[in-house]
Amino acid sequence: MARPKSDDKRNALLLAAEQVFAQRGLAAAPTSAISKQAGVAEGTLFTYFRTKDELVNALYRSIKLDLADALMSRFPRQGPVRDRLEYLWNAFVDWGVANPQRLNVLDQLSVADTVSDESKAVGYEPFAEIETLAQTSIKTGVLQAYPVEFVAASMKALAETTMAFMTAYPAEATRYRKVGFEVFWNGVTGNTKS
Amino acid sequence: MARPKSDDKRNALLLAAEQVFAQRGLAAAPTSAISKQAGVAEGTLFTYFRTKDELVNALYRSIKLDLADALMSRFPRQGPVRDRLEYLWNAFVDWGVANPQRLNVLDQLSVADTVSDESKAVGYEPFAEIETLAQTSIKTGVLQAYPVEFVAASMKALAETTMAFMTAYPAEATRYRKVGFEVFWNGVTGNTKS
Amino acid sequence: MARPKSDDKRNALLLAAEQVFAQRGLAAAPTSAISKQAGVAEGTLFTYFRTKDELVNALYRSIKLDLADALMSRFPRQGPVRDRLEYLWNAFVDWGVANPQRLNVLDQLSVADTVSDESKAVGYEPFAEIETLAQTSIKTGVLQAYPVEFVAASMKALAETTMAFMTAYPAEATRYRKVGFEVFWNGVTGNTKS
Amino acid sequence: MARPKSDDKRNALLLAAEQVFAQRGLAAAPTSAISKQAGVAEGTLFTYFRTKDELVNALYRSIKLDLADALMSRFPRQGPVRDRLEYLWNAFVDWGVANPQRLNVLDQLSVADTVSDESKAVGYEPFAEIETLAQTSIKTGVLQAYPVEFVAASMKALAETTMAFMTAYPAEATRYRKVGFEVFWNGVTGNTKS
DNA sequence: CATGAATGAGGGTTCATTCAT
DNA sequence: AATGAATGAACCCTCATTCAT
Repeated sequence: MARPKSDDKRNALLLAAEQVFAQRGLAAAPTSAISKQAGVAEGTLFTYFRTKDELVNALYRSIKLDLADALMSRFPRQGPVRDRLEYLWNAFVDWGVANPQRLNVLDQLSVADTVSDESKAVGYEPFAEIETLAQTSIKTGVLQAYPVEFVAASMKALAETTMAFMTAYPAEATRYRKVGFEVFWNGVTGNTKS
Repeated sequence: MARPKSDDKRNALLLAAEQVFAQRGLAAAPTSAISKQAGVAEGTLFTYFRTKDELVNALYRSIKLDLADALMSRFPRQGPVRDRLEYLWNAFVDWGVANPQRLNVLDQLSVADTVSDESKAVGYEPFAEIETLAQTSIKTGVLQAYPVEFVAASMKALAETTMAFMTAYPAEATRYRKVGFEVFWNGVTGNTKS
Repeated sequence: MARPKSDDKRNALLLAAEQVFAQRGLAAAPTSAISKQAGVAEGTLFTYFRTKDELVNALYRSIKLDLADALMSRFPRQGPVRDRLEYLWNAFVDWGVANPQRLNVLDQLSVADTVSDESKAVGYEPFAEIETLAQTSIKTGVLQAYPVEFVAASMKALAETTMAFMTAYPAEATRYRKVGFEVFWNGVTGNTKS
Repeated sequence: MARPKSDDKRNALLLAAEQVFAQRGLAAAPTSAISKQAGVAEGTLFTYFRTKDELVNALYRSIKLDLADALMSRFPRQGPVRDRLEYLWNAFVDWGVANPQRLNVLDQLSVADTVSDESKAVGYEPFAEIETLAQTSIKTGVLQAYPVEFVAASMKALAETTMAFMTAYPAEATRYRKVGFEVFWNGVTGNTKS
């Protein structure tokens, strides 16, 4: 069987990797520190992930999946585009604020060259539906005729900026969440109404 | 005096570091590869930079200075806010597209924990004027009453997104540059005119 | 458990260190030479001793323990003071002559600043009984009323001098052993009888 | 000309080496630290001493010469053996207490394998006269019929022990100096009179 | 499957020595 | 002669990975 015996251990290792990467930085994180944090022997890590790279890639996918779940599991399939986009925005931003460590690691991994293109593709997959939504919305004329990918990327970029501010100034978190979305919405609709 | 320390060699090392970091990632870049790329002996690197960390910080500052020069040296001190911001936008984005390697490394360094807070402060300094501009603009009501830092961060985030698209689709670079700025401008002004 | 840490290997490393230190001097002894001499990989040394310093200290303690054993394991708890001191003298001197390398390294380590005060304290412990003996002997008036520590130090100094001569002139070893003790005994008792 | 320009610099380097060796230990003393302490450039050291080893050997000889001067310059060529030996004893011991750093370095050098046999021979030369004295004394029956070298070595060993105690307990220095000599004299004469 | 000792290729850095200035 | 930058071989130690237990 391909799946090793204990999913618990695999998850423990992924979680440990996340913690260690967040604490010490992706670069300076030895596998020994990860296995220790996970409470398993050094060698055990390599029965769950053949190499450190594989672990890193698995973690990337896992975080992306988790984020996708946060965004999509309760995503409203009906209603005005603005509301649905704002739902996405809030879900994204709330996830990031609730999991600052995970967000931090995701940022590190997004720049790291150890994450393969394949992993990036796989990690993107669940977000395809969002793109579809945006595409539809544009076709109905609600959004400006900007390239869809560009709108999505802008949303992501602004959302991550927003998260950084929410984390830095927790007292103003709610305000930043709203303001951030306004900037995005105004930007891509060219509409003054908020 | 004996052989004086040569600026050429120092710059060669900084450039080499940039190249090696871009190629292999900040983490996996041995100093030996850097000195080799710079055409000096391994030990020579350490007469110019006491440690690898010091080299990394010097490179960060150097890139920031270069960027500041690109943005600020011809920056118009007069004229409509929109024009001046668009000037900044174009300068930034053009710099990034012209120096993708340098931008890439700057992104890596901005997340790296080896870059000290002091370096970040020093690197930020030349950009203070931009903040002043934004601040003034907000007071005069041209921009929405968003926190200045947030506007700056949003601009940066959207600009980097824009650069990625310009690099990916060079044929449409000019259009993306314009579109990106529109999104930013609409976003922070809430204005529909482009 | 996995492969347990082997005492054999630990001892092999200590012995190898002793040999390499004796041959090349404490200063110029690379850990690589030690592990090679011990027949293990370079990294293995560091699973038994976290640092080179730790190895040096362990070796110091080990030699001291060995010496203490040589002196004390058959030490006569009864009998005339002179006989008991002579026993100590002979045991010390015989040990040194039998283990010239070990003695040499001990001398090097005794001056080295890498040997911690703690190690020196631990290494001294087993010799405390000797001090007690001397103390008692002095109280009974057999030895002159010199400070105990001073008597002990003098004995050690003369013994090491003696060893050097025994090693240098093996044919006269027995005679030097006797003469050395006489000098010491006469010195601290001020007595002409031998 | 063989002799370099400045004897001052040569001496400064020797003194600097002594200080640095005393402070950091012979092993961990880079030539750069020595030249810095001497106030000359790194390369200058090598115009006065071709290699570090040569400097070490020169320092050894220099210290030995200094010590010999302290012992022999006012050494009484006449008088009872005991007085003359006591003069030597006091001169040696006073020198050591007055120059603890120099003594310390001498001890380090005496064990170091970088000091050549030739240097040791040269360093011993000025002390030959002492040997002659001892030799004569033995022939006249004042000293026991021990090998001369052995007596000399014993004297040295006891004197160094004494110095250690004088340095450790300065308040009792005078007493230790006297006691130490007694032990030595009694030892080698077998005489109870002090 | 789990364990952790064993491995050895690198990594950053030091340093004696050389040599251009 | 004096300087100190340049050199590159070592050095100590880390760490991903293997493998005996």
